[in-house]
Amino acid sequence: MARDDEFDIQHFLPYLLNQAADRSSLEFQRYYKSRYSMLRTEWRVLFHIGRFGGITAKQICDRAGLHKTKVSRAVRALELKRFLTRETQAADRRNETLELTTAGRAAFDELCGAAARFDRDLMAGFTAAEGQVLRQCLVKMARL
Amino acid sequence: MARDDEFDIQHFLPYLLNQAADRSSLEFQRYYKSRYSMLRTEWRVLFHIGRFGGITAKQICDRAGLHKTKVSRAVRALELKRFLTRETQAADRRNETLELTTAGRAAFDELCGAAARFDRDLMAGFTAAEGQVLRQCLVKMARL
DNA sequence: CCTTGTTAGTTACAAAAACAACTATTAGCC
DNA sequence: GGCTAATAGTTGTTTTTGTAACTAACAAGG
Repeated sequence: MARDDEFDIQHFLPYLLNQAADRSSLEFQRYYKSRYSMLRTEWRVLFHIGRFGGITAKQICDRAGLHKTKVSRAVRALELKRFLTRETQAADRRNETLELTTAGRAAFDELCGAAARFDRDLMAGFTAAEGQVLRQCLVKMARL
Repeated sequence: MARDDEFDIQHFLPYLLNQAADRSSLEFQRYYKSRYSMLRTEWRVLFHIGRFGGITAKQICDRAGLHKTKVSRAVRALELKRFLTRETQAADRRNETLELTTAGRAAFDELCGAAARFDRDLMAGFTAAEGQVLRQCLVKMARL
């Protein structure tokens, strides 16, 4: 095998991404956990419904890259918190449309505001140009 | 609360980082899992010992930002695979120095080579300049 | 020495995730 | 229509993680 003198395993992209993801998520996670006793998957599901409107669990799975069992349980948890309602579609009774309740929408809005603030704090460590490149690259990598 | 028209929750940095981390780790994870039946934490511990030499579990915790129970279990698993040995330090019998065996070193070397290839593939989607900024930003965020 | 506090590492139990098997409904095709 | 396959979603079981309590070893002050 060819030597690869430049590569340092400490700078392995997946490793860096995981470290950065863990670190950057920590505070926000504490926030929604303490404020709404939400799990990470619940926050993700909430945010997808809030962002994309009356969507089905399957669509959330596809968009967010989550397994259907995780989504199923998160939906139930959010339903118990009265943050969303489900309605079986008449045309295809296998699908159920998920909608946020007023309380769910309020939580979503509030958390989006908090997220925006966290985001600003994180980006504060970079120049505008760096930030733009960073986000572009991540969007490209994150695309399913 | 001030409106924040520009912010789209889909571009929330922690979200993008998590998605990118999951996606970029997937293939490599499958690789070491199928080849060495290693868990993610085991690979991380292996790589820290391989990279930094005779180190203690505590030092791995600090460097990698892992909890001591996770490291403890990973060390035991790697020991059972005969990938490392422990030796209690004479000077302070609470510490044990971890060293890779020949088999452990071989696995480490092989996995580093594979990681370098995965890294190259991931970076192929970006220009050299983008790649440099991306890695710099991540190193900064990943720093404990 | 002998308490009190601290550190490295392990173990036990509870929470969450991964994986596989299941139900209910629809679609396609003969 | 009636068979087979596919899809949306749920439930159950096993792994893995997170949290807290534990043991063993050391350090420092009296």
